[in-house]
Order: sequence, then structure tokens, then C-alpha cells
Amino acid sequence: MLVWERPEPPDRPTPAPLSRERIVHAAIRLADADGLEAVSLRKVAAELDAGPMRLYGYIATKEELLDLMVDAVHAEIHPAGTGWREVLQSLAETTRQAAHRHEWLADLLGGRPQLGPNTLATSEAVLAAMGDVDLNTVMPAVAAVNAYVTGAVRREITERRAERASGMSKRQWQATYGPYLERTFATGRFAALETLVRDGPHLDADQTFRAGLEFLLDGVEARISAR
Amino acid sequence: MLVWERPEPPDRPTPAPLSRERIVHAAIRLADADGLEAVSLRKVAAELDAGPMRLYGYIATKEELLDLMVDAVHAEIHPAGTGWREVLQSLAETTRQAAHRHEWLADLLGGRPQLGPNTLATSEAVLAAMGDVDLNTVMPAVAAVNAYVTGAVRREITERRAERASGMSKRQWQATYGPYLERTFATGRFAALETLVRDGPHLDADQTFRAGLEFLLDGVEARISAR
DNA sequence: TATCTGTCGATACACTGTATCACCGCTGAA
DNA sequence: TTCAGCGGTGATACAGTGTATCGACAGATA
Repeated sequence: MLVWERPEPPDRPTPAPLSRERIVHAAIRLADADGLEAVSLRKVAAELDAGPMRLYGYIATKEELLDLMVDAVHAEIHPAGTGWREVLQSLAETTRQAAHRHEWLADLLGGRPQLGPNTLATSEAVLAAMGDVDLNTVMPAVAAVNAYVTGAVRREITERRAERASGMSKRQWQATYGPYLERTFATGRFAALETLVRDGPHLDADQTFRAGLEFLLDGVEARISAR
Repeated sequence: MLVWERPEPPDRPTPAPLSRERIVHAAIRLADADGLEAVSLRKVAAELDAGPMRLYGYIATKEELLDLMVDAVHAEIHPAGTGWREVLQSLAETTRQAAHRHEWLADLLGGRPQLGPNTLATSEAVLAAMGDVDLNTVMPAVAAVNAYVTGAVRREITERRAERASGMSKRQWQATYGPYLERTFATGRFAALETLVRDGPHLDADQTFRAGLEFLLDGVEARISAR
């Protein structure tokens, strides 16, 4: 084909300037809006007017992007307070709140080693505020609170999603699972469970989270004051 | 093409008899061997000499298969003991052991509502053994233990994987992350973290898990004996 | 001005979950 | 006995995934 007929190459748009930060924020926007499974390298790249392969200059793998997202959220977590107990409580509460703002965090918490600067800074803030508590206690105490928060947040977000998926309300949720549970209880094999569901307290998510956290902190406190 | 030339349809092999149980066990075998990401409907089906679409007679979606897997593992979890404390402890320990046998469980724990028969039976066993403890305590206590176990197991398995990925030994792990941590600590911004890593106790996974669990149970015990 | 270099994105690959649908053997009815 | 219908099965297809490869271009260097 002669030059005269051949079209010129398309004006290639000046490539949008990219940075890890922009990439991560785009990914977080997507995840906030449509959940973690909406985060694909193609969509993130498209959000930034770039080709998918361009991202590989900034990250080596999708997992790394997820790591960066988790670390970015940790920048929002600022445990504060006076005394070790307030600080651990604050760590738990603020982490939980972050998960409310970014539900996908629940899918990622505890799933990968976290060594990013913001995550380390959060740990640092907590540890620095633990005062002169014995390191032999600090270590497992902080680990336990982190484990508890991970699990509690996961369950809470999972429940929230189940409710939402079954039609936006607690009533709807009961309508979905109620009959199944009725039939299951009717077998008589789950007596204790049945009385718990029927006669047990109906705690909301806040109360449940705080109650568990208090058990844990009470236990830590007993150990600390025992020495 | 004339009939004479046209080949007969291949002897279709008598389709292997299928069942939800066989499917779930095949999936678990795959996951045990190569991790959860090795579980694809195609591979599971191949394992059973079936086409992928055949599975959809037994499950509606891959997520349902994962739910079934989790429930199947709960059949291995038999919390036992006398008194609420022993039972909760046993719940935690046996769940953890199950996760050691099936590491992929860590990826799924807390990630979906669990209402399968085996899961319910586990809860039932726990609740039945809680004796006459006040329901207002039982509810959050069991929830807290479950949350703790979820988080602790996740972290433990995550660490185990990181070690394995970096070359099969704790020494290798240190060789991989050590230098990075050194450089990071060198900034001086993580003083407390640094002293913890340098001077803190080096607890193994068992100890960490049990220590956290004990904090939690001590807290529950304080509440129970306070009334 | 010519060459080198590093970056970008088009293309490709292997794979995913699942929708669709033609076909086949079976069952029940005429 | 024949035939219609039906349900289960798997081939095919589709849209999407993460990522390897590699040609081509822009800018830097000589």
C-alpha cells in the first residue's frame, strides 16, 4: 500500500501521567463502588486512560495492587487515646470504621502479609502508646486484637452483604433464611441453637463488636495488673 | 456426507455417577493439593470424568461449591470438653487444626454466611455445652471466639504461606524481608516496632494462638463469674 | 543527524465462570 | 409399537480475567 493511501497513525493522546498513587486510588474507587471483584487491571487502567500493560511499570502483579490498596486504607486508621486500653480499643474501632467505608477491606484483612509504610505506622502508633507494658504481654495482646478485629469485621461485612443481597432489609433477610431455619430447627437436632435464636438477645453489630472486644481487653487487663 | 462415511458417535462412556458429596470431595482434594485457586469447575469436573456443565445440576454457582466445601470441613470439627471454657477452647483448637489440614479454609472463614448442616451442628454442640450460662453472655462470647479464630487462623496461614513462598524456611523468610525491615527501621520512624522486633519475645504460632485465646476466655470468665 | 534505549500498548494466550442449545436416551401415552 | 415430550449432558460460545511477548514509537544520547 502506498504511503499516500496509508492513513497516518492516530494522534496518540498525550499519555496521562501515572503514579502508584493514582493507580491505587482508581482501584479503590472501583472497589468502593462495585466491590473487589470489579477491580481488574483493565478497568483500573481504563479509569486512567491507559492500557492495561502500562500498570506493570508500577506493580509487578495484581496482588501487589491489592497490597497497596490495603496499605492506603491504613493511612485512614489513626488509633489514639491515652493508655494501652484506649489505644487498642481505638485501633479496633477505627479499623472497623475503615472497613465500613471500604467494605472490600474485609476480603483482604489478614489475607496477605502487610508491611507497607502506613500499616507499619499504624502498628508503631499502637506500640508506642502501650506504655511500659511488658513486651511479653504486648506482643500477644496486639496480635489478639488484630485477629479479633479481622474476624469480627469479616463476619459483620459478610452479614451486611447477605442482607443487602436478599433485598435491602433485615425483614427481607428473615424472609429468605427464616423458612430454611424453621425447617432445619424442626428436625429437633439443633435445640440449643433454636433457643438461642428464639430467646437470645438481639444484639446489633455495634454491640456485638464491642462486647467481644471488651472480653478480650478485660482478659488482657487481668494479665497486666496481675504482675 | 453420506451415512456410510459418517463416523458413529463415540461410545459415550457411561457417565460416572455423580453426587454433591463426590463433587465436594474432589474440590477439596484439589484445594488441599494446590490451593483454592486450583479449584475451577473445569478441573473439578475433569477429576470426576465429567463435563464442567454437569456440575450445574448439583450446584448453582461456584460460590455454592465453596460453601459446601466449608461445610464439609466442619464435619471434622468436634468441639468437646466439660464446661463452657473447655468447649470454647476446643472449638478454637479444632478449627485451627482443620485449617492446618486444609489451608484454604483460612481464605474462606468468615467470608460467607454459613448455614450448612455441619456448621450448624458445630454451633449446636458448642451452645449445648455452654451449660446454664446466661444467653446474654453466650451470644457475644461465642461470636467473639469465632471472630478471634477466624482472624488468628488467617494470619497464621498467611504467615506460613509467606515463609513457604520465600523458600521453605524461617531463615529464608528473614533473608527476604529482613533487609527491607532493616532499611525501614533505619528511618527511625518505627522505634517502638523496632524494639519489639529486636527485643520482644519470639512466640511460635501455637503460643501466640493460645495466648490470645486465653485473654479472650479470661475476659469471658470474668463476666460470667461476676454475676 | 543517526543510533540507542526504554516505555507503551496491541495482540495473544491460556484460563475462568457460566449461558445457550442441540442432541440423545428415556419415559409415558396413544 | 410408536411417538412425543422431557430432562440430563456436553459441545460450543461468550465475555472477561491476569499477564507474556514484542513491534513500534518518542525521547535521549552520541
